Amino acid sequence: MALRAIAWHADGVANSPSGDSVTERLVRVLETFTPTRTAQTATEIGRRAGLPASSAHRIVGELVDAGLLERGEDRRIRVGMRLWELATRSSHALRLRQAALPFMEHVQARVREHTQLAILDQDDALFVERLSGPDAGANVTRVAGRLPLHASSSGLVLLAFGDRELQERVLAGPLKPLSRATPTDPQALRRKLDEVRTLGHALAPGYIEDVSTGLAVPVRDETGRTVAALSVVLPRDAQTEFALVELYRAARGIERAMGARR
Amino acid sequence: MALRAIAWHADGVANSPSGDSVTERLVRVLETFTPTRTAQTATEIGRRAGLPASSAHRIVGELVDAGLLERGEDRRIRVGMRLWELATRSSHALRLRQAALPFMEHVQARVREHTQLAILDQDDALFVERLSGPDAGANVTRVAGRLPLHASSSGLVLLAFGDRELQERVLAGPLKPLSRATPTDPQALRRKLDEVRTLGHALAPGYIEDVSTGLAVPVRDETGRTVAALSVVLPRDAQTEFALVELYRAARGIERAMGARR
DNA sequence: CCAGCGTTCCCGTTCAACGAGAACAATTCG
DNA sequence: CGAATTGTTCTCGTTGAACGGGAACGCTGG
Repeated sequence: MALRAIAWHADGVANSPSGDSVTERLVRVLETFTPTRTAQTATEIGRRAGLPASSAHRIVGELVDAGLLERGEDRRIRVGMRLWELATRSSHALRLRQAALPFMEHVQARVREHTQLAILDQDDALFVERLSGPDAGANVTRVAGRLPLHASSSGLVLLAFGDRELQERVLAGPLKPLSRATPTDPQALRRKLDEVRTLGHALAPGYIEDVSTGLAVPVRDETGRTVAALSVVLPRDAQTEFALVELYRAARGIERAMGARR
Repeated sequence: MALRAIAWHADGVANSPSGDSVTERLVRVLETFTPTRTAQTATEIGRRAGLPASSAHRIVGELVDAGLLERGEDRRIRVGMRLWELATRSSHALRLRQAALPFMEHVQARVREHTQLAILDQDDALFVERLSGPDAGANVTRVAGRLPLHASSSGLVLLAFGDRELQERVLAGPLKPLSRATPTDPQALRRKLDEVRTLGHALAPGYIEDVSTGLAVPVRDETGRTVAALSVVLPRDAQTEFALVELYRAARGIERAMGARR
């Protein structure tokens, strides 16, 4: 009760001391859902999003009416397919994904390890597709998951071939380690990016998990700009040569498919 | 100007005569994007969503801040990846898609025609994945596209094995034809659904396009409820036997994979 | 029977949202 | 090269929808 007074003069919605716009609230509500928590009661959502019970019910009700959320027979709330539909129907990146799928399948069939496609989004590597065979190793990556640019092979590719500002921003910011091998020193990362540019691909041995190595190549558009990174996750001591050939072949295929579709 | 007065006493947002809630407006803005129109100016969005220019700019600005929309270097607005991310991260149906992908690839590799996965959403068949080989025929289906339940093989499966209320609702509603062969008579549709239930799969010859036939089988969960339809699109006069065997095999595989993941 | 939880309804208060309008910037066109 | 068109940004007075506390209701389970 006393806590609320802290924000009493902040910007916000009418009569609301919480200091956020309607849109912000909306996103906060959607963010209470996670891969492991896909159904919640309205009150539960309110608690997690920091909303009063009655407000939570009103907002959730509106979202259900709009089809962005769904109310199951058990009255619990789930994320609506409408949301996915709106996003998928009209996104540039997802047409890329569609074009890339056949080539990714080919890589997956030959290399038989996790094959994934990442794009740059908000200074992260965002994974838009992942194929995994039954005999592939462990993998922290998830579809719709993110990894920091400095700590993944896909990220290194997106960073090394991205624009100057992005690089400076990431080099300036904190470089959190995900494992013992993750580069955290700006100088070391700068050298690594040089290496990626000269080699034309990125190798991230043990950057995420000690036992595995990321291997990524750039996918470019007609103008030569890097729009995505195609990668595989290999066991730490595996030979990279064969996978690399397949990756390059697939990347060229995707580029051709994207160009042709125009 | 005079027009506006018509709605002067309708419910709506503060000072707004347009009679809609904030959430409705958000959805209307998102719906101005289509597969062929992926980038628009803020004013353009406003025009299409029926919003005044200054309001459109404010709302779009908020959505951009929230990451649901993105402003390109050309200042034009695109759908943000954040939207897709939120939807994909936490949707039940998309875990289904992930489980189904390997099996769909297998069907696609053997049958070499369009292979697709649909779920029931808001009385439509919503296609959550589609694989197409280079040599496959034409296909109206798109990922994130919809087809009526009575007019597609996937829809017939979802309808025939769906609950009673759904069937009555669809049988009562108007049955729009998509081609000459689409069933539009409730009695005929009722017989067709009986046929689907006894056969265990759906055959939709020429329901959508004269030249092709849809073939779909149900995918069920542990409790026996049908959660999706797996289908292929064959040339009108093709043999269905081989494809059918592959579809059933894949459906069983998906069911096993879903059960195992639990 | 009661305790705990989720949900729904009511209602007085209030300020963020609203959109007209004007000024400005960027493009297109004649 | 100016004029017309189109998109964007800002200001500002008005106002009603959103807000959330509170109370009542309906489950469920001990």
